[in-house]
Amino acid sequence: MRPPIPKPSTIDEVAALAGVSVATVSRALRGLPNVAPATRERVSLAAAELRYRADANASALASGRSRLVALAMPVQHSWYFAQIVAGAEAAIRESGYDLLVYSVQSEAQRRRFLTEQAPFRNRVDGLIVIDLSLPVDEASAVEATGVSVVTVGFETGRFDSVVIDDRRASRELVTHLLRRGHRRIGVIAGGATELRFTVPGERLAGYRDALKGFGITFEPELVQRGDFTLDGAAAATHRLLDADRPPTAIFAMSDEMAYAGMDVARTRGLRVPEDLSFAGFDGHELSSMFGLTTVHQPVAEIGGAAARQLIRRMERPSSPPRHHPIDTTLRVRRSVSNLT
Amino acid sequence: MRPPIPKPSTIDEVAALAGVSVATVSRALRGLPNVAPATRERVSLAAAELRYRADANASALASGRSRLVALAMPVQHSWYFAQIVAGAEAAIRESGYDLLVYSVQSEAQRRRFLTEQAPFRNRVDGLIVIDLSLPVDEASAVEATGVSVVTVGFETGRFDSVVIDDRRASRELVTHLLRRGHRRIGVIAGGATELRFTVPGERLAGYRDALKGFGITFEPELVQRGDFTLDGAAAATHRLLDADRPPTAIFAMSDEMAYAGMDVARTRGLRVPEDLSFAGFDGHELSSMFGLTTVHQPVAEIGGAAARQLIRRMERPSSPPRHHPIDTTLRVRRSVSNLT
DNA sequence: GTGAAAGCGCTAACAC
DNA sequence: GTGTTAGCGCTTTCAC
Repeated sequence: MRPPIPKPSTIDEVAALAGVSVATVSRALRGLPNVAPATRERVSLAAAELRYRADANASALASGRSRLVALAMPVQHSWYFAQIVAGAEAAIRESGYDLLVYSVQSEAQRRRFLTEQAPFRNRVDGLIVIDLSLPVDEASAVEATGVSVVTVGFETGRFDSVVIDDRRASRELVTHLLRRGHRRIGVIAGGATELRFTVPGERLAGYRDALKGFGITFEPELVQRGDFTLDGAAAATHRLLDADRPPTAIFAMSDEMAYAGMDVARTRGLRVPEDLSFAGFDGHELSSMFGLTTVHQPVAEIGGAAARQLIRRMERPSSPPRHHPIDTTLRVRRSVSNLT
Repeated sequence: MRPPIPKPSTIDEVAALAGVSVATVSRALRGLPNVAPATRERVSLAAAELRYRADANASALASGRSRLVALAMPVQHSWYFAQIVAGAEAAIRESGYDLLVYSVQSEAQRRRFLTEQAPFRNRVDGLIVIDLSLPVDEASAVEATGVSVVTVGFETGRFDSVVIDDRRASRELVTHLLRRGHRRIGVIAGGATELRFTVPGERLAGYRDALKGFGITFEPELVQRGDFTLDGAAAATHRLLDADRPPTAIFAMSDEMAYAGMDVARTRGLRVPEDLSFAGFDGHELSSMFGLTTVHQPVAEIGGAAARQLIRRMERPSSPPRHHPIDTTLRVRRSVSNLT
């Protein structure tokens, strides 16, 4: 039925054609030293003629290195993760590695993924973990697999990391709202089942820092979970607005949640920002259209930085962990009114 | 510095501990027949005790199957691709495969990826190709690698495919605009460098079909390329509106491009839909917020269907190609005015 | 600078 | 139902 599939040529065939040993072929093709230029040339020619490419599995088995890297993140089809993946992929590819993606849905699944199961073990050379939180025992389990690790969005102390300062960025954003005269500021936060563990906590801490700076008491009922979903955020907004003393401004922990909140405001006949102000977090590409004031983070760059750090780490595994902070910027737009 | 990395245990150790041969361990653990229940149990216990997991590379080398699947798509951080990946990943994972992602930036890169380089060759068992177009010679090259292939968004005739009917959906959408009295309908299309090869063509064909149905002459200047980017779409919208006889409605080939167009309209002081109507294509999750009339396609499901088809294909490689059509639905919202 | 040969850890005949 | 063994295709000492 199908045309015959030509069996890919092997290193032996290349060796035979070039008139050298397989060892020399291996060296020559990988650019190792101790190969005479003329020999190298001859080998390259032979390889090209046979359309030879080293079998990834065989070379992984023999060398112990697979040239494969994995990316683990919460199952989240959000813009944020898509950007990170895109940024990481480009950098990974550039270094000749291939990229495996894993998404994790729940605490239990994360645990299995990182400990018992560890599907990446014996399969990849490196792992980028995004926003998953990593309890000490799980971190140890991962460390024991011997794969190089870079975390994004949180730090463990033992692995390299790429992070923004969520707390500070969030404090600055909320301070901006306070300066504009807002005193009751609602929050659309993460959620109980949230895997993005440290991020919501940090952003909430920043919110409280800002309140404290203005001598305002923290009111728990002003914080509602939105679970980083549109529906969750919409529901949270309703709860916020149905309260006895609704907020005049709402800080959503992601831009997409802010969009959902703004949409709810509109359906309830509230004008943004005249009747209700909104601020987000991420710097989503659509936020300028929504006129949304937000904290902009260079997401693709974060992914790229993580990938590059991972590659460095795989090359020299034992050096102290490096933490790579990434700057964010406050983007002021029209979604926040000035009450002063 | 780092704690010692315990060398992962091998099949020999499990065999020794269970008091059987490695062959039996291999069979027992993979659930093959011809293993006595008691033996199987003993092996499982031994494996658990040693925290044994078969080395992926070794088993791939020995069996010729890597349990790895790759996904190739245009470099596009758009919502559409993120959804497809998410949908595919879930289905892939469920079947015990791991997922590799490749993104391709240009025609030249696609060619290299699919032919000379073929980094997936000797590495994966299956490949999902999304919206890349596949000239005959490239298709042959891919076929020659022996990996199973499923295409999404276009058909080749020789591989399995999962597609929506872009042409029909587009025709229906444009017909909807025509029924509402619009006669000059602008199009924000793909672009010259576009890798999403067949899709824009099909959607344009649908547009022309619809015009023909109403006896309207096609005017090339009403079609402007937006390249599936926000900036490209914004520029296209300006061109459309700067024309001598600007359209009363604009059909964007993706929802995100429609958003950009609507934003331009707003900045130019045009109200949507009173002064200018918009329609999109995709069914982006934010489109309800924009009140955008669009063609909704179940994107995650498309990814899932592709993954499941690929798995079937890998299990029985030679059977005629299957084409899996996916239905779309017209979602009418407030972005289109009624001129009748 | 190059080659011979011993694995890497597993699967798949084949024999019993 | 289970064991023996020959590879899978490469990398990597170690000689020369």
